[in-house]
Amino acid sequence: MNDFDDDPFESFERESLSARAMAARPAPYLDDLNPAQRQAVETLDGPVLMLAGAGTGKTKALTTRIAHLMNTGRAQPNEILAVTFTNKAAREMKTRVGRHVGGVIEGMPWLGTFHSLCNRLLRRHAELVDLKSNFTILDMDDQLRLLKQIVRAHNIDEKRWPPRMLAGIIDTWKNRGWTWDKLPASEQGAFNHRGAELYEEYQKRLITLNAVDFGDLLLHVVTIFQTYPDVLAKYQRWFKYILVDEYQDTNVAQYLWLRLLAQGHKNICCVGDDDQSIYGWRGAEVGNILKFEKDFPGATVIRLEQNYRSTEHILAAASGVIASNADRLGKTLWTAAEGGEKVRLIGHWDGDEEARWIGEEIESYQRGTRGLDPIGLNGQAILVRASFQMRAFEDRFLTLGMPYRVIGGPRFYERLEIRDAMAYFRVVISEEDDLAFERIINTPKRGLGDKALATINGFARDNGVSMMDAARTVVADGAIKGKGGKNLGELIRNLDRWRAIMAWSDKPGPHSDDVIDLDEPIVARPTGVETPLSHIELAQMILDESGYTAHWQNDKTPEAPGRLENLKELVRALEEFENLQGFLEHVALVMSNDTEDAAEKVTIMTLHAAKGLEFPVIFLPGWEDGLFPSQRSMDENGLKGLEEERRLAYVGITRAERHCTISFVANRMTYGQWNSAMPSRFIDELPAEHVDILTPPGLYGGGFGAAATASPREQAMQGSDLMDKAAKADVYSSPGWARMQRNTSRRAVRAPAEARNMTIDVTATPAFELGERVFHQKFGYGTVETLEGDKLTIAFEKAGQKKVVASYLTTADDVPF
DNA sequence: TCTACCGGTGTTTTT
DNA sequence: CACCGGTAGA
Repeated sequence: MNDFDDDPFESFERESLSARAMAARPAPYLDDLNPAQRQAVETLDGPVLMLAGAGTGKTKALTTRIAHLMNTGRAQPNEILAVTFTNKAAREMKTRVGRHVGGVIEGMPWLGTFHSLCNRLLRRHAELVDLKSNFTILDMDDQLRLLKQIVRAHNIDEKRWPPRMLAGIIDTWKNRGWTWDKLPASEQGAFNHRGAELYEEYQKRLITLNAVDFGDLLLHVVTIFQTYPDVLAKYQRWFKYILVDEYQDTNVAQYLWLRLLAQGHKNICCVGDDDQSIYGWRGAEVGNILKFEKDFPGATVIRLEQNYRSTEHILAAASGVIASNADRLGKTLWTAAEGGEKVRLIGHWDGDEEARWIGEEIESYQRGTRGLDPIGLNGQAILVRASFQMRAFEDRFLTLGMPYRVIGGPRFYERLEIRDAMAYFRVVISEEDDLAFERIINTPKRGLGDKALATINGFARDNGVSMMDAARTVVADGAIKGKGGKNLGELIRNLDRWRAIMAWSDKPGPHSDDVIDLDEPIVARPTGVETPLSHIELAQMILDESGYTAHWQNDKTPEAPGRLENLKELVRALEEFENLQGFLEHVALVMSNDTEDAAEKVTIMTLHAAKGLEFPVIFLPGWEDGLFPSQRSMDENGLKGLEEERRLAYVGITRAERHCTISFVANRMTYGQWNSAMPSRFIDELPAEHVDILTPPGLYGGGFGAAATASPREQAMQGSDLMDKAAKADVYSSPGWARMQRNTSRRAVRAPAEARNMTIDVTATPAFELGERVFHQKFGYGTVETLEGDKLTIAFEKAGQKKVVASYLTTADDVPF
């Protein structure tokens, strides 16, 4: 079939000499480890489950283990399969292994994400699932476009049954390892009973397009392993040791993949933390880690419990929160570090004030006030639940002139112009890529509209050829007349020419590989080119001659210059790759967002993106019920969803080394509307003895959420029983605490006239009445419609019906002006 | 064929 | 509020 099958171990035999030489080396790195870590490194044979809490030196154990495998001569770098969840983690692991081994060994070819590893495997065995090795990886945009076409073709009402939903369903199926022909009967009802049928059609369409989506990368490889035992057996032998990072985040398909590969020797080491499983919505199965010992009998379970990252207060606060979760494997994290600052908690009036306050805090950490060492902006991060929260911070920081970086925002390659440019590359690489062809056929405008497209599509479908092929014929037949026809003819000639130039110039072929080279066909020199073009020159040629560059040059909109700049950036980015194909793969598989720049900047990112990172200073804004925990998560997944949110809170707090500040807001703008919010229920779960409640400063005599001065009750509360509701309510003055009274009291709490500026005495104020006319700072006048504890539904005269917390209401005649 | 408006819609999280 | 898709008119 290919040289891999003939002699898969050639490179291994050659290198094992050096390995034997290295086996004699001492292992000083072992002395740096604590006993648990050391056990994790030295237990090389058989299944191992490393339960590694946050900040317990998991990566250190993992990388040392890899180094140890090599150093003891157990395996060559290319015989170790190491899977990470993100590209960033893969990169870091490579670097750190290299540090241990001292650069003697070249990079590990089989260290990467599930998706990048499967990509390589699938390129090699593509033909086994009826693909060609230069298949395209569709991103979500393409995927959706394709599904939309299919849904439309079936005359399904897109409003009732959005393609987006189908995409989600298919994704779930793939995560569970279900190919269309093995879809369980229980799923037949999905998507109005059409799901299964559409899934099949979608997959068949992908094959004809010579394309895969993200889920396919894994699923196809699993299928290959299951269908071709000989192929599987070779990889089982090839990969002597398997390591898996973030095992709690694996889905069923990934689990199957791993189990198939590990079945031979069972040398599999999985590292994870059930408390940090935050990707359930994406198909991750915490169950995988929970049943590891059952899947791999005789497994050694090692717990890393000493935390080296955070102060005791931060650790205790995080532990307090996560303790509310059931179904944990259970770890007891501890730290040798004593003292430090408590977790700080503060409430604000609205998101803008929250952003303003955090901005000031960041500056003060930067300066080193409060007797603290200065902490630079690189050491500070803001972790949000949802990306729309970032905006308030960006706005604020822009006015402050404070440098910041956003991780996980819109990605470079998702931009319109980048996707257009890449679509050109895709068509040049693969004529079958109808999706890309469709995208570029009238970009820039060539006078080809729906009618022309329908003609081409019709011909393609009738004759079973690609759209490009169809277009070629249709133009030759003169079926598309006028300017459009002429332009289309030119486009096709260009595409063919570029493709010929690439075939001739691109000696390394479509995909280079560390282990196996693909045979390359010999190509004749196309006319009109004297010397081979680099892929960079070719890309430039494509963009220029297609008229795409000119298109933006002629564009008068303010974005145009930026887009041209991005195109230049795109061409520049090509330099790091051998060819266009390699570049496209990179773009599809790699978060291109993690630009490493050294400048001092505050980091703004989502909690999800923050997993695995650490900062001296962490801000956790937006702890409001409905936002965090997210309403949707709770609605869709009930208690499971809530627990995942709680783990997210745990992940957030445990990112902090020295300072952690949690905040919430009384009013948040959502959907362009102000809504009053209640503090997150997770705030109730913070152990009071590890929390400092802050009073917002400012001209208003202290804002929402705190007593201006420490009252006796506040002080009493500091050391008091957490369940002392009245005391808590007094100190926090917050609806969140008051919420707990909901079940005990049917009376709503009445707030003082200036809710924003005053401390509320929960116990002393009488309730509102149904039908009472009230005033709200933000929403204006309204009438009480329902009462539920401290929560009231108010029909506002201007703002409409809203649920509001009593503390923000006054009787209409109390209005302070 | 294209562009300009309108109305409905939706917001976690991402390899 | 912001984006999208659909529609009407040039």
